[in-house]
Amino acid sequence: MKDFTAAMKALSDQNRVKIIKMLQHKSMCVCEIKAALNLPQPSVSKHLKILEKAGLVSSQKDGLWVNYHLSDGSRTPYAATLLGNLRHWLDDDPEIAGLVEKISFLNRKDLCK
Amino acid sequence: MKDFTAAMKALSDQNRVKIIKMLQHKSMCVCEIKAALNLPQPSVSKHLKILEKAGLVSSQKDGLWVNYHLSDGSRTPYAATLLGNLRHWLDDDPEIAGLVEKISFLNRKDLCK
DNA sequence: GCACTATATTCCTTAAAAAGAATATATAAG
DNA sequence: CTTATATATTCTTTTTAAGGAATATAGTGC
Repeated sequence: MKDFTAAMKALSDQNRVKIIKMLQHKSMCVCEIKAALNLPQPSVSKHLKILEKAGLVSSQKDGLWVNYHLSDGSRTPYAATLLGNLRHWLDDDPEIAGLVEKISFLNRKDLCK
Repeated sequence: MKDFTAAMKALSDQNRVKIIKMLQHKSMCVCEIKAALNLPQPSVSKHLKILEKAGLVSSQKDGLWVNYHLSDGSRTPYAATLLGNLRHWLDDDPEIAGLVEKISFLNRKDLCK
């Protein structure tokens, strides 16, 4: 039950949903997400931690960067199914569509000074 | 987006999830839910309102009682899909299983004095 | 070693949700 | 019309989550 409600709570925040939708297109480091959402870096880290605990995203260190990507869903069946549903959901949401367009132009080398 | 996060938030509370799982077995009035969950009546009404706004449950007046039942999902696709998923999810959760057993013995006539 | 950068964590403040008590509405029965 | 019952609503308090600033950790390059 806790696994289920944790997944639901993780996805009840718009910024976290946006992160999931962006990660569907490419894995991103914290500073890319920060740039895309215009949020302070600590906020992004905290949102990512909540998503990670819910089994929705995973991370991989690459030197100084930490790349976040969608989880394979092996942690909980809820996360797996929700990630599946979110593949098509919200694609035509204007805010989401705008973000997806935006991140295609983002370049990590320009973001991280 | 708001529809989606509202549905998620509605299901991020354990009591509300319990209500959904009980309503899978029979439609219930407020005082039955109150008895099953051992919650004060205003809390139950408020939880039900949140579930209703999220498109997860609907209500029907029957004299003095208000019967709540699972929504048909026509309000939002998110509610419809989540209700579908929840059909099998959490069935083996001990707390849920206990509740389902409990409500089979509940009788409205004994509850509402 | 030192300086620099990306990310994480902590602490504090603010906003939002839940719990609780009291009251209001509405329907039924006498 | 009064009483009683089921549910809803309001208001207040408490808890929980989010935002923000500052700091800590951990790599990288010199």
